[in-house]
Amino acid sequence: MSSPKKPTWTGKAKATERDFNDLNPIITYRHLFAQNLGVRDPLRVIALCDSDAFYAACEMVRLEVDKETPLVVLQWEALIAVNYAARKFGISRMDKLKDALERCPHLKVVHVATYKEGEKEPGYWDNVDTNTHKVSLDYYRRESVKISKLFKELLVECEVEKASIDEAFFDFSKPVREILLQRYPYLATVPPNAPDGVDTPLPPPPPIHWDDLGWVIPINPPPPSEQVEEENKGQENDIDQEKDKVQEDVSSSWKDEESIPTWHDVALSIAAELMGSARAQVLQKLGYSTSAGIARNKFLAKLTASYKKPNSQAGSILRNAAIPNYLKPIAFRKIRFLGGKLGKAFAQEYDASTVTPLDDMQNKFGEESIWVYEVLRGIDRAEVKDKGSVLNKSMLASKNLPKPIKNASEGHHWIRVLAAELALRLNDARKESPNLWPKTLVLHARKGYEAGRSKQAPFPFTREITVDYIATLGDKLWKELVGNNVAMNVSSVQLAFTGIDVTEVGQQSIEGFLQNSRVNKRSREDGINPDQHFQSDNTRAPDDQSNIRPSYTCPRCSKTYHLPDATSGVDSDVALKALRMEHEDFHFAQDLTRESDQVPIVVGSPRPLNKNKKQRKEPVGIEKFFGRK
DNA sequence: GTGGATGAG
DNA sequence: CGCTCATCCAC
Repeated sequence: MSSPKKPTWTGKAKATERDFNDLNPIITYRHLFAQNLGVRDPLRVIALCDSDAFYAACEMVRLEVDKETPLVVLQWEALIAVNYAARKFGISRMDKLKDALERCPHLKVVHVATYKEGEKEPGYWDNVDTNTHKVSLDYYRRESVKISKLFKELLVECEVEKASIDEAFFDFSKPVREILLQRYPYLATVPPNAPDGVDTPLPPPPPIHWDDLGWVIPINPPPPSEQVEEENKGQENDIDQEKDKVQEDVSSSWKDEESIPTWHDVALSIAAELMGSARAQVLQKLGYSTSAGIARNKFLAKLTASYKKPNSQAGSILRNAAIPNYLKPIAFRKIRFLGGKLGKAFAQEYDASTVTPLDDMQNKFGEESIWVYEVLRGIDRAEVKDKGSVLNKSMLASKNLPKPIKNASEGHHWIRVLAAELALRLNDARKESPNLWPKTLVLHARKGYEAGRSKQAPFPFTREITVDYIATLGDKLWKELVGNNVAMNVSSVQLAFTGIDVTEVGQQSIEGFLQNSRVNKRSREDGINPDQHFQSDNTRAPDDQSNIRPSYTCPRCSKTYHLPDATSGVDSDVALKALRMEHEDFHFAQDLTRESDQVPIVVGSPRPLNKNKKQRKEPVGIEKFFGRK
């Protein structure tokens, strides 16, 4: 890799497209002033920030234990999270609880929250039983939301992409540019003597004070280190930390000579400041320590973040100049998306031949090779995109049954449990985006050791999503999938929403859901009455065949409603239920407007069954479905 | 729409 | 390593 070139006005080079791929691009005034260069921005700065041992950290916050207390999170018999205090005892996620306790007798052991019979909310119980309980990760999701909200508040100028429950990408390019221009005002105008005008390279950057900004990955790593990291797979221990200390000492002796700063380095350092102070606030306000990696793109930011953990003081920073040597010893499997089969295949191919032209790779691996080819050279064009309110396109609740189901009622039972969880979670998500709508409901079931099978059905929109509503549809799917076989032997059940998206208000009704519905002969302009999505009998033409179609008669207004004719592929019971719920919504809205015209119709607010009686609160959560076996 | 494959943690 | 969760794609 070429050594860093010092940008200078006297240089003959004029920046071209080609330079965008370079690790040491010539950065011109045009680059600096540009607003929408996106992934081609030579000043692009991306950070990945993730929480250290997130589930364990959540439990530490919840239980108010100090960070020195070794703690593990348990899911049945398996460790799913180990905090750093516990890792010092050599405990890892792979261990059995028994082994962990042998290594650390005073280990704090916390089982994840579970749904339990007779309780409406998930909770932390003394004795959990996989035969009767179901794991709930809700608390972690909520904490995760808290954290990402705070980050977004603190870093309003950034693009933020929540990548998983415990990590997010940040694109610092915009705020960094602004600070760059504030701090170095002379950059704001192209000097009159600049040879190529706005295409003139920027003047040499000032020296950078990296102190306290983070761990700056060395350009030339000390000879005998680094590869060691491969062998002890992610197992941080005292030896590792010693190793790091040594590295730090060694690096300081030659760091200065090696580092000829670039404006991108300045950009990195500014991002490190911003990221660092945001992380400090998250730690202070919410109690979560995080690790960050800062680099020129997502892939490298991710890789950099995992370089050195935990990382409470500062993040890790990967300068462009350090990329080649940093990448060299990194195992394929550590790269995102290459942790599995694909990575293995590539690794084999690379071992076989030292020279691997892109053409060859493409012959063997197709499209994917371009991404891999570039990524191995430190290039990643993936953008940081704000997924907004629709973080997930699907939502799944599942349960593995240690003792397989033998009769239909047990299946019914678990479906209602899973439905309850989905209802809770979707209604929760709707607090953020009221118009969230899962297009389909999918039921998976596995019999014995066979491969799992699934059935799915369209999921009609309702303003209020109830357990009953989901479970009714789930039961239908169960019948299709499992039937009533005596020896059903179902060992795993999963219920999922898929195709979750926000919908237009006009598309929300059951009417919008039903295809080819002819029932609405009148135009929609005839009023905003939400009760007119279906005609009742007294408005129906005499020649119709509504009497043979499924119908529903409202006990309050005595009107009878029918499903439209062409409801192919739609389960009539479910459609009818949707129809009924929507009609009830109508009454609910009427009641509200009658009581006060100030009260808005709030999604998820309880619907009084009878406004004159004392409100009988409908059981929330899964309470009513447990203990009804 | 169904079912399988893949991957993260 | 067992479990939970998520996405993508061939058919």
